Amino acid sequence: MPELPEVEIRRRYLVAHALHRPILRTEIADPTLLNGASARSFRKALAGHALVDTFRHGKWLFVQAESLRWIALHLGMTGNLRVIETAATMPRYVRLRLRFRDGGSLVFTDPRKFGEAHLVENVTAFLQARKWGPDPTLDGFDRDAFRERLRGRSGVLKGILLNQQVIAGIGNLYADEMLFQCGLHPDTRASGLKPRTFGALYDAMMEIFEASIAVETRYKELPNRFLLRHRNYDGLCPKCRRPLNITTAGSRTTYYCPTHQRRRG
DNA sequence: AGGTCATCCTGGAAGC
DNA sequence: TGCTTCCAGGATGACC
Repeated sequence: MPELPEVEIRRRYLVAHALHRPILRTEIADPTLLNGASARSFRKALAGHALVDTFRHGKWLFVQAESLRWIALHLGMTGNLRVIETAATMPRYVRLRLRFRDGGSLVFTDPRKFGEAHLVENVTAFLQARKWGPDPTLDGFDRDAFRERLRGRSGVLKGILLNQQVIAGIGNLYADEMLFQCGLHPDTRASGLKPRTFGALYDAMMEIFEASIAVETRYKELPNRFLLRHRNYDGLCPKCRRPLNITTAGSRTTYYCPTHQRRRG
């Protein structure tokens, strides 16, 4: 599902296909996408303006119009963005459509409607209001910063990694990957972990983000050693070829190898 | 404060 | 075949 790498790939897609095309009008097929915001203000901020800039923080994607207003997009579980050139290729489940003057359109599709769109003046204030934690791929975030964010927390690792207020961008699948690469059981408590272990988690996080972005999140193209390639119902551990365990941790479906991810502490 | 659960939603898979 | 049930997942908020 869309986590940091997936959102980053879509951001790059927008840069390549959606910028500098003046918007003719905005069609909001499903107003609930706006979470109570006025459709009128939305249209007004976009009409006649092209999109000119993008920004991503965790799973939030921001697109700036010439009016200087930003659209904040969250893909939820099933949200996606596509630029289409002719109506003949219009996908299903379109919730929002920006019609360009040149005949093309940027469409936001979302079968399950967990996605969100907001009109934002100040991106930083928007993120602060939601208390979102730092994006680990942005400047200045290193091992020490990572350790600092996790230090002093008493919960289980999986739950902490999924908490967007701690670190923004890690979702269920990538949290499982990080724990697998570090040989940590999902129920491991964060308190009492050695600094070295935090460092290993940071390295695993950066490695999987980088690898996943490199293959444009087509997990099948990842090296075999990544759990993401094997994270399915009858998946086998890429290290020992024994069946993976499926359990619940942090109230989410969790895959792990009972051999390499031992419970500690 | 942390953990669990319900909630939003609906396509698709599984079960009967 | 066709119906019903369940599940998935991101984020938030209620509750213990």
